[in-house]
Amino acid sequence: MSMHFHSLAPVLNKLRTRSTLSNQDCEAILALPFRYTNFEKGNFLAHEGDRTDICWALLEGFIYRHKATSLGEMQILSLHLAGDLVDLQNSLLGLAHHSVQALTSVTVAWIPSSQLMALAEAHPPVARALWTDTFVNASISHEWLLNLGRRTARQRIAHLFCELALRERAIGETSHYHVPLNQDQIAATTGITVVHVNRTLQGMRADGLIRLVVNKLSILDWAALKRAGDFNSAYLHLKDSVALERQMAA
Amino acid sequence: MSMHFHSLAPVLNKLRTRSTLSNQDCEAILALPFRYTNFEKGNFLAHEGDRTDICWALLEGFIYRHKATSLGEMQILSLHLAGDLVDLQNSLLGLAHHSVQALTSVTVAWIPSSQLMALAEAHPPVARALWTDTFVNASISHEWLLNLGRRTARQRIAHLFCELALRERAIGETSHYHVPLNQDQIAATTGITVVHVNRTLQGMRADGLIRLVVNKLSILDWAALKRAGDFNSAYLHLKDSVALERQMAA
DNA sequence: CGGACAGTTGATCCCGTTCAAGAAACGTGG
DNA sequence: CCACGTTTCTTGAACGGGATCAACTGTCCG
Repeated sequence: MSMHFHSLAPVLNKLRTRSTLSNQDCEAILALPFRYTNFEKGNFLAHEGDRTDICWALLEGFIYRHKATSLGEMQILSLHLAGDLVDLQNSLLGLAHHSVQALTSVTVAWIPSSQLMALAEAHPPVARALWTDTFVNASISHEWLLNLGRRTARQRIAHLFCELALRERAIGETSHYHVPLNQDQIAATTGITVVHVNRTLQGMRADGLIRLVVNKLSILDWAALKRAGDFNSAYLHLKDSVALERQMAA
Repeated sequence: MSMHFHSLAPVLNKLRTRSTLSNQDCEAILALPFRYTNFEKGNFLAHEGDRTDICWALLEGFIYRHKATSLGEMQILSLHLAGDLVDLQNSLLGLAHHSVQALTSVTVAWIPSSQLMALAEAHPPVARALWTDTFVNASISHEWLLNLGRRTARQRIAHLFCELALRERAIGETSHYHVPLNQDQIAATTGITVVHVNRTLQGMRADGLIRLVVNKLSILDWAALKRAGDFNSAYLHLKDSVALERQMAA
């Protein structure tokens, strides 16, 4: 089972943290036909309204999905890290209900969704793993609904940082976390205004919760940040979340 | 292919509006083992935190899913009508990330998720139909994120009413729509306060957009309500949405 | 050195909240 | 069929979180 650099290994690893896959299953996943593609920061991988039938495996960098009101006000729907399968939804429905854009420069593997479906059909455990992945994403969307509907600006931002940091650590990033969002994008994620994001961040810095300089986030007090964000990691369905959180505190 | 009253027919019908299924596939779905259960209005089908591995096919009535902040503030995550498969997510993840509750008195069919998975494995088109259904739900969640993040109170409520009415019509309900939510629940859906829901509704009534008396909604001007809610039905992925909307206007 | 972009600040406004109480509607039992 | 408790809806007054508009600062980069 070869996992040389630049393969679908990150995706496989992610699936394996939540589902059991046999060696055969793993090989079948790694044998998927795909094409590497790079996108610069800001490039679109799909536009709302596009017809599409491909999906992206994110190998490096960050991607976000978003949609907008008719007046053009953008809401960010999800953030994606290396290992994420992005846009299974659009590709299966055949129509992009939202846009997909590179948040940083990214390396992705381009996979026709028909290939994925065929794989899932031939390997039930793979199908199950993909289902699980889909539902974890749904779970995240639900938590975001709660965030937007019921939490204050500070809670929303603290919650977002907790989620990002924990997801990064789950794929092996360390101590200094990467917040690939500028303040406009934090605003578009949390449903508030740039100006207010700015002021809220200053408040959080003043209270010794975080340090945040040019996309680098230091969490000064994990327990306090969790409390500030009303954060409970269960919805992320991470393996070893207890161990991961213990690392956060260190 | 028997579709006597009280069978899984509503579920099958819904799947067929979005996916192509052979007679064999349909029969296999209708042959799923299940148990009828009734719940009174307000009863819980699942509590956040429960371990679970069953899913519900909603045959009659309305169901909602919700979760709450640590302080107990509730956010409604989704609404479900007859024909919906509810809680595939919880059952597959094995853990309820949110609560499932009867909004009206309901009749549901209780299905072990293992049976559903086995069915999907044996019938790829069924698997595909279930995927599609899951992604349509995701699409709705995303639209709700946009609603909560970027729209005003009036837009949120108008949007909700448009969605409900159209989904009801898609399963055959007519002229007078059923809003199975009281004002507290509208508030919990739209992320605003009961008081403000009340005032916003009065404004909408005063402007001749709607009539709403004890859960009965009359849409006095569909085009205007759509505009007020910044509503575009594409995200619901309804077949014949054009025809359906034409009916709304009548 | 100049232009673009991200972050910051100030002043003012308003949409929606909060708290509190009253009015209707509803269901239930006697 | 009325009495009464409960739930749902409605109203009022005061407050505040966050929005809005506009300008300014810093920084990166060619």
